[in-house]
Amino acid sequence: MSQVNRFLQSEPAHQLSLRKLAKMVGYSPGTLINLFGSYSRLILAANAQTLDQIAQRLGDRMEQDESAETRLHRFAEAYLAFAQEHPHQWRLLFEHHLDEGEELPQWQWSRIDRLFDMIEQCLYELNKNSRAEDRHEVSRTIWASVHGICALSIDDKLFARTTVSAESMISALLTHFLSSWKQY
Amino acid sequence: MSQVNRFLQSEPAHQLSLRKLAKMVGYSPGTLINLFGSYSRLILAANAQTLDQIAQRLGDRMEQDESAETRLHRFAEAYLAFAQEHPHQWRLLFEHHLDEGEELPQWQWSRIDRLFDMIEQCLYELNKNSRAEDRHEVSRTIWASVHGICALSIDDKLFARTTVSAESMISALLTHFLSSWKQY
DNA sequence: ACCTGAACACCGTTCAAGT
DNA sequence: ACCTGAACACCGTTCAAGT
Repeated sequence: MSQVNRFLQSEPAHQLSLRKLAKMVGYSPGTLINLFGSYSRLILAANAQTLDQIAQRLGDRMEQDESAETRLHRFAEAYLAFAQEHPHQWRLLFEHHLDEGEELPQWQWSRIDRLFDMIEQCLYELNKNSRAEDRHEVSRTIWASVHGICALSIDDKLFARTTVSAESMISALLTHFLSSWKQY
Repeated sequence: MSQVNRFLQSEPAHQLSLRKLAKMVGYSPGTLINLFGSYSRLILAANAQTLDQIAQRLGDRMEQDESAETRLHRFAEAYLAFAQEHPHQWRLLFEHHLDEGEELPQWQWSRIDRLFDMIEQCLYELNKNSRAEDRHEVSRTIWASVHGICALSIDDKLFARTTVSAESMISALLTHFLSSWKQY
């Protein structure tokens, strides 16, 4: 449902509702539930689109023939830029928890895997002696860290006395972490 | 409202409602709004308690006469442990966004400042040549990174093929980052 | 001053009934 | 097969009325 993300360009996620969406699309609320199964799965479909948008932006930054380390920096910068440009849309991607029994669709998994593969490839170039399992874990560590900085930054929950820029925090994080990690 | 956090020990935040709370406390819904101003500010009061709980746990880990670096590790471990033990309560602390005009109460700010001061003190011991503004930014960078790992870990959104432990991710993050940062 | 309870304008979901 | 619309069981908030 692209209407979801269109809505989130101007309004926060907690203003979103099935009934507003139904009105926007010209359907009755019940029909949307028939089509998607539940409101939660409708949101999941919107989040799949968001993931595609992010993946495309990150993919764009990976083509240049730059060093592995600056490619990781570009990666994180692109991730932050998306979060800053579409905060409501980006937040929904992580605030939405699937109900108890539900599983992430497999095609969604493979899409995410492809993103981590790009990070792990950079890590390999940085340290060819590293073990694959290490790169697997380190890619998650780096991404979760960058994610945390993005999340708290756009929510303005860094509690800084002076305004600190998320860009420089991410840059410092990557520089220091990698400078130690790449030599074992 | 301590009843909020009691509720969150067993039930997720999206099951929480003003009306359920009112029933639990034996008040009418309207009365709770009269007392707190709005449902949002009632949540804010509960989050203040959560912050106190976290602050106390972190404070406990800071008394021992260990090295600055291991104190930072203990700090992060305690933060993670709280998130794992009280996931719903911990999530509410960050998923709750105050409405447009509202500001964080000043006493809440000062409490958070005290926590960051402890981190900045460790950073000072690690690198006495560092500038205070650097330590200010680095403390936020470290905390946001650790936070990101905790958040994605308890939401099971690390997308790891094998189960990776948040403990080891945080440990690796701190070790590598600090080993580079402490020598400028 | 403190609290209630009905009313208001919303929710997501279900389901008999229409085409 | 696809969709509606009323009904259901909820929301947070307001406010006249009670003590």
